[in-house]
Amino acid sequence: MDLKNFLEQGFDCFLPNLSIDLVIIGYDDNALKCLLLRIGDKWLLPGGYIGRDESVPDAAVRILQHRTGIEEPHLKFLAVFGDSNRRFTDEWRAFWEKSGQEWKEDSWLNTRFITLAYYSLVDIRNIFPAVHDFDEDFGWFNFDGLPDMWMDHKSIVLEARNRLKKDIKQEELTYNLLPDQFTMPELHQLHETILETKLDRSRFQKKMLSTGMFERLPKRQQETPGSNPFQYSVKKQPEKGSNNGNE
Amino acid sequence: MDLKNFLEQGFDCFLPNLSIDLVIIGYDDNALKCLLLRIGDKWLLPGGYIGRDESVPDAAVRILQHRTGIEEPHLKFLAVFGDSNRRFTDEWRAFWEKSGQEWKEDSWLNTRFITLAYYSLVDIRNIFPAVHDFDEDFGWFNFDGLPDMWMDHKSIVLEARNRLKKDIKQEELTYNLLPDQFTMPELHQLHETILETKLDRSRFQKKMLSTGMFERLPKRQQETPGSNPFQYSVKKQPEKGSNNGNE
DNA sequence: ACAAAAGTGTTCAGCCTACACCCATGG
DNA sequence: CCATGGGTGTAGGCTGAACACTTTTGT
Repeated sequence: MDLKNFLEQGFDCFLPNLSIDLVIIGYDDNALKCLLLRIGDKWLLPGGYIGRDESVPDAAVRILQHRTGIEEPHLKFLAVFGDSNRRFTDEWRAFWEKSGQEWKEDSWLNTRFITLAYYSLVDIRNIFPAVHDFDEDFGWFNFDGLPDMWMDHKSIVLEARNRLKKDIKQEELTYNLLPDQFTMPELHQLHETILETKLDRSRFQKKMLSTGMFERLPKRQQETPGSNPFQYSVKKQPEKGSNNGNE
Repeated sequence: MDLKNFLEQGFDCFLPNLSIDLVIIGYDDNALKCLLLRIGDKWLLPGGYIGRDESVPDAAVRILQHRTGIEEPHLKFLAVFGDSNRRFTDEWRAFWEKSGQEWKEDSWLNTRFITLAYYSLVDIRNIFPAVHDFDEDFGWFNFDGLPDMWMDHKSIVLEARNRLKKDIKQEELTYNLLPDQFTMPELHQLHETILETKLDRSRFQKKMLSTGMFERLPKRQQETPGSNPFQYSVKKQPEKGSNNGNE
């Protein structure tokens, strides 16, 4: 969809005053990263709108797939952000004028938006974001090095960061951040990174293996000195009726 | 607001396609109860819409206070319900025709609605719902004896029931269901009801007291044989910055 | 041979569990 | 004085924490 169409027809296609924003989290170089887009000189979350005949989870999945291309996305509801004066007037006007298009103050874009925020854990090495639609750039950012962002988007990101720390203690979902095959030391390092704390190696390994969700594979060939670690993959378990993250 | 005004001016006052529904949960007679309203011959959740200049949490609190009158409401976000065909055409038409008003098929009410569901725990003995606006009746229902309800409202209620069971294991919030002063046996019974299981009396009491959140008060005067239980109240703790349940 | 990395075992403390016991009170 | 109900103590088992030990492999 080009800019002109988007501005003119968006109101007919999408539910008004509502948006979806995604906090897409990856893991690389021993750090958690968040995928952001740049429009103008500030950054924002990948997001979109809800088709008038589209369910909310469907819209979230569509937006995520559009950005990342992955087929079986992990997606979980994060929170509603609904401040009464939540609108992007300045940001949109600057962008529109810079792109040489006519900006209309009475556009559907220039209204208050309540956003439904989701977060998603992805294997950063297996997705290849690209510049789409309006965004001029994309990038993976460390959570402690976030750039200037639109409106409250930074607080959405930080909310997701906190949520991840909470969720990891109860649910097994961190493997979404790793490739299909990974080693226990890698999983261990990931948990330490998420929780921002040291975890006992021995206990961690026993705990993980005792869940029975991991399958041991042949050892990895590696070059570093020391023992070769086993590889593991997540056991395929019977579908438990995914709710597309609308939890 | 009377019916005519509501139908004619609702679109101007409220954000379109969005509603808020509240699962208001109380506890009485050793059972959890849910507050429902009747419109027509089916029941629905107390709910409302979001003012165009009102934040989402503010709207939720306003609706809750309007229904229950309590000043310091406990309120927690539950989930988004956003099916693509979620509209109340039949229910509204039936109600409008029955009430002798003209029903307009192109009304803002006759569109798809995404609802933001919250749940609230209340002291059932201290709130006095009344018939408001359109509802013809209200009632407290056991979760295993829910009546016929509008659309997906029953699934919202059941989602809240599950959520409560999950939350109670981590957070201390059940005292919202009890009067200001309560005994340990009462709190114990409440937890057994919520979790639908037996809990060891001794361990429960020690666990509760070890949290340090309860203050022991003089014993209650009672008529039944046996020892008089102590009364407890929740210690007033310094405000931790309430987020109005938008979590 | 040694250092580094991975995997496993051992011990101790703390918590959960189940039950037993004591105390208070009304009939 | 006994039945009933509330409050507390105690022995056993399980789990988590900290650390030690063994194995593997590159240098």
